[in-house]
Amino acid sequence: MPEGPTIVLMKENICHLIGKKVEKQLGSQAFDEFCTEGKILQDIQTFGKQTFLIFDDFIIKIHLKMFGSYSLSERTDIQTLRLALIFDDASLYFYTCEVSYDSPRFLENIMWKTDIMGARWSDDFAKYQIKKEADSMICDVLLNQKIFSGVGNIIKSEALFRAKIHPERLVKDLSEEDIQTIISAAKSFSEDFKTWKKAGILRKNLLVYQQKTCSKCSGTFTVKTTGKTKRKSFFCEADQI
DNA sequence: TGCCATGTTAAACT
DNA sequence: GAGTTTAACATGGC
Repeated sequence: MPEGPTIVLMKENICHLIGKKVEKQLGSQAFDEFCTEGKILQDIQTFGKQTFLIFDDFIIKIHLKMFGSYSLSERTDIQTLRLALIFDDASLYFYTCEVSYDSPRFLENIMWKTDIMGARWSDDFAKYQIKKEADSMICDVLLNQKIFSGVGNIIKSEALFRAKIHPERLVKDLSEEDIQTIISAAKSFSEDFKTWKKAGILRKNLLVYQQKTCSKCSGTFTVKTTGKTKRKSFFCEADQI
């Protein structure tokens, strides 16, 4: 159930497996083309909502999409195991996810500076890319993984509420300052998302997503399917202009 | 119980 | 061919 921060937390929870040798590879997506058996898991990297399990000769790409999950011990209640890597003294299971593989060269072509959770995130590059979407609604731009890799529907609504910007505002009608405010809000909320999710208190810190009333004006939030992405936006008509 | 959703892409349209 | 819309996937929480 993954937006970028959740994926980073997953990485932190499984990174102790780096350096270990895979003994057995299982699951419906465990193809022979990328047999990991006998190989060392060299590294784990994330980009937006994607996770890369890196081996010497290839990488395995995992995308949890809407319903994916993972665990470090086998969940027999789930019949949807896609990939399992069994180590000597540990195991890693991925369920209901998209699994593919690629050359390690794939990593060289990634725009790392668009990863909202990444160390190389660039406000300036985001600004540059947002401005190219002059006729788009800002709600769509926030969900554009080429611009805000890792931002999902929760971060979208929460960032816009904090920035006091209406989700249906067109990019061309936003000021330079508005754009910077949105970028900063998306970035800082994503960090908070991770902290709160880790502490198990994300839900109670949401100000607008799936909430009923506005804490600022006591008004009722609007829930509306917005933009070309047709995803729900939660927002306050009074406070978000 | 039924509905909805933290996502994305391929296929089917115009 | 480009651009847009729909279907599909599949689980868990409310």
